[in-house]
Formats: sequence, C-alpha cells, structure tokens
Amino acid sequence: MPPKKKAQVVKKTAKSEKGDDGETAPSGGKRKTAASVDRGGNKQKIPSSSADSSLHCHWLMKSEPESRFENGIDVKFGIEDLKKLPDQTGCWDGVRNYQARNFMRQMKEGQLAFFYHSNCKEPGIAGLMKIVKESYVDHTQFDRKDVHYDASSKPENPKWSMVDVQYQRTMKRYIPLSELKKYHLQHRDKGGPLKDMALFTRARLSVQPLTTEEFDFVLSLEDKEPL
DNA sequence: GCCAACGTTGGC
DNA sequence: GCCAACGTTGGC
Repeated sequence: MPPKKKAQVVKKTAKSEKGDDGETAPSGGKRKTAASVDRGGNKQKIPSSSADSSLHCHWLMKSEPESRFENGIDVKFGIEDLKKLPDQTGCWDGVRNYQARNFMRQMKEGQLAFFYHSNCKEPGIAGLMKIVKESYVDHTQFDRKDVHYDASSKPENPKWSMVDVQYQRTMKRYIPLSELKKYHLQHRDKGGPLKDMALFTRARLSVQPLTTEEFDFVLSLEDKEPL
C-alpha cells in the first residue's frame, strides 16, 4: 500500500523546522553518508540554481484510490481526494520506507510528480501534482492513533519526512500500468525512454524519480491512442 | 485472495 | 555482519 495521505492541509504558517537529514537508509549496506562536514571551504549550498547535479527533477508517487481499511482506518487517497482539499494541497504523509523518504527529501519546490494509483482495479498514472513544500517532519509518526504511527521514532530525532503537494491536473487520459509496461518491455528490447523506469525496476518503491526522458515520454502518451 | 519480490528485524 | 524469518507492497 502506498502511503496514505491524510486530508490534512498543512497550514502554511510557520516554517517547520526541517528535520535534519539524519540517517541514511539502514537498508542495504550501511553506507555512511559523508554527510555535511566537508572539510575546508565548506560551502553549504551552492547557490547555482540547482544545487546537486545528481538530483532528479521529476517524480512518481503512489497512493491508493480505493477504500481499504488498515486498523479500522480507511487509507483511501486518490487524486480526486487531493483535488478536494483546500487549495488542492495536502501533505504526503505515511511514507515509511527509507528510500522513498530519501527521495522525498530531495524534492524541490516547484517540481512535478505523477500521481499514481496503486493497489486498485486498474493501476496507473492519474494526474500531475506539484511539490509546494519541501520535506519536513511527518507528524503522523508520533500519533498513536495514526495508521503509520512509529513507536521507534522520537520527536528529538524524527525518522520520517513528508512534503506538501498540490494538484495540478488530471491526465488527458488515464495511463494504465499495463500500457506503461508494454512500452517498458519494448524499450528494454529495442531501446527507448522507459527501459529503466523505476516503476518496473523498483516496483515496490512508493516514491520514485523519473528522468526527464521518462517524464516527457509518459506525458506524450496522453495524446496518443492507448497501446 | 494469492503470492513474488523485496525490505526489515533480530539472533547469533 | 550474516542471514533466516518475517512483514509489506502491490500486481494480478
């Protein structure tokens, strides 16, 4: 299941303290990031427009558009639910996977993300949203009542982050996973933009990056006949 | 509802 | 630090 997004609209008042980029995923290997300290002329942020060259600029985020109850709570949150929120904006809370979290921490305001419908009759890309607030502490990790409460996370050192996203538009036509998969297989054999798409190579990642080529190709499908 | 893939946990 | 057991994701 995708992260469940609550319908909370985050009040845009105070700038929340940004959770410092604490740990790196304990996953795979224990790579210690050479975090912060750069000896010598430590230039925090390179002012040049886009800081890290390694950063991605397009994303795909999964959520379940159909009702499903987890601990008695409905985790349904489809693109229509986002659209209904005040300002058509909501926080993408509930992500409890380090890689997905780390990708969210890389997100920059203004970047676009596909809203992907997962675990439903017809999975696929439903629309587009924009990152309107960069990562900050996901408060649901401390909420015992929340489906994604994490008893191991302490307020002094929060584990999980979220971003705010704003509805942009619904796709001109729904782009089903099955269609994307056909292109993916085709491109894998003969080459093409979707040959390495994370949706297929990292199937369980709920927040994933897309290259510009992947992103543009998917967008171009809107104006094509379904494959 | 099944189950493959894969992430996480914990014993050693 | 390895790895088996376990839990979760998410397509089908």
